[in-house]
Amino acid sequence: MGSPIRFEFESHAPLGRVGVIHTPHGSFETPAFCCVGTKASVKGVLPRDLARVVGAEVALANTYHLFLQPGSDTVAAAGGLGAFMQWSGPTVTDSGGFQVFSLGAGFGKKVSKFEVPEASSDGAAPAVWDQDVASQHGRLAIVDDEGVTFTSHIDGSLHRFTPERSVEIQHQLGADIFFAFDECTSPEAPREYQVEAMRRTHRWAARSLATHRANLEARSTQAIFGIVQGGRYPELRAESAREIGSMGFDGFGIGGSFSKRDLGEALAAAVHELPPDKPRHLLGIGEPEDLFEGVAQGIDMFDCVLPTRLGRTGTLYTSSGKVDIRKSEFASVHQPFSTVPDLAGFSYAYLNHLFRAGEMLGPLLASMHNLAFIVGLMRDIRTSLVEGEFDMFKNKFLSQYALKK
RNA sequence: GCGUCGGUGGCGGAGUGGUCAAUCGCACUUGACUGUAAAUCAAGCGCCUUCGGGCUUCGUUGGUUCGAAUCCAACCCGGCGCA
Repeated sequence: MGSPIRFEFESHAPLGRVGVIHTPHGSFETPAFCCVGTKASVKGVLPRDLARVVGAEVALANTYHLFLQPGSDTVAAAGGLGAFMQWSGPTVTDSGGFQVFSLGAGFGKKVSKFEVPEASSDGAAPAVWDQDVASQHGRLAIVDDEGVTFTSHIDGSLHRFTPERSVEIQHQLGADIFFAFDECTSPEAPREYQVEAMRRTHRWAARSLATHRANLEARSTQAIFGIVQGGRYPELRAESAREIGSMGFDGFGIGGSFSKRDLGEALAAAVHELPPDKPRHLLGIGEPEDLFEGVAQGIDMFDCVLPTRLGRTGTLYTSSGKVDIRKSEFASVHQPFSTVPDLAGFSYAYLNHLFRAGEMLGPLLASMHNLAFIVGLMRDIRTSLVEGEFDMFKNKFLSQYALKK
């Protein structure tokens, strides 16, 4: 059976691969950065600016969020995600598996996808992962083998996702690429729970795939990616990749939590077991350093909320690191804050003013700049791969980027 | 001039005998953010600190009281009303 997307390799260097992915809504070059538009909106950025100013080629939205609001029926009636949000390029939807984590075990806590380097030694309560304990903390999602029961964070209404339901909803959303329903675990969860969640994710992957295969129409226009889990343990990552990799998915997502220090190791273990001819998407990553690491390990696609979230809250990516544009030191800097052609006329002083004055243009310009920075970095990384100068470019970029870190 | 109301930390504004270095908001400072519960959140914001606490503050001065930002008196300043 053919896949509705086609992955064409341009080169397959030892340190990273270069290609093009063709979808029913156009093509995009890999390695690629997918701009996140969770609720069918890349926060603060018009689709035409996303394409023209940012240079983005792919947008990613979320099943859980669109299911709750406005509802997948509405999106389907509009002609699918792309038509609804006026994005004519390729689209991707995440399955809602991440929300199982963020609204479940991670609810009300500060746990992220990454393990905290060293546990806080100030006697703070350990992050809660256990379901019973967590249920006392107001979490909104409970996992069982069949699926996930959750209450809407919007109105408290009760809902249930199963792999079958998630796929059906994603068929309605109609993205070119969508993900199987998985369970994203907290980095705080012990190994035994990582194993349990990983095996459950495998069972859910098989059910997601079966549901998708049963829908002939969707099969012809949408590609389904299976998700590899396994936390920060290389041996679990390998086991998960072997399992998921053998099921016949069109591509793969690598999800879950990592240890910042061992990201590369966990990725290597997973990638080694995945079919080399299919695309790999590293879910929810990342920072510039992480993009280099991911590419070096053979990742083809990334997505991350940071460019827009950081931009919206006043932090800018620059070639010498991240800077907080709200700081008073920028109030008198009348130099371009961005090298992006369409933004180069705006100064640091102006952006500083916009943020301090609470003008909405500030977050919008900063979001656009950050997306352009990351998408541009991705493009530069791709070029360096093509020219065989990845390591040189990486070292050059990171040595300068670390200056303000 | 008489009457009246009022003067609190950068600003606004609570408090009207002890639990007040003084609620809260704004401003300011710092920090966080990785498949977006987020145009959000956290911490700090008189001075000093060996983090136990210590010291000086609520227009000014004096007084009452064990104890005053809170009560009294005088004075200074401001709003309003009447002359």
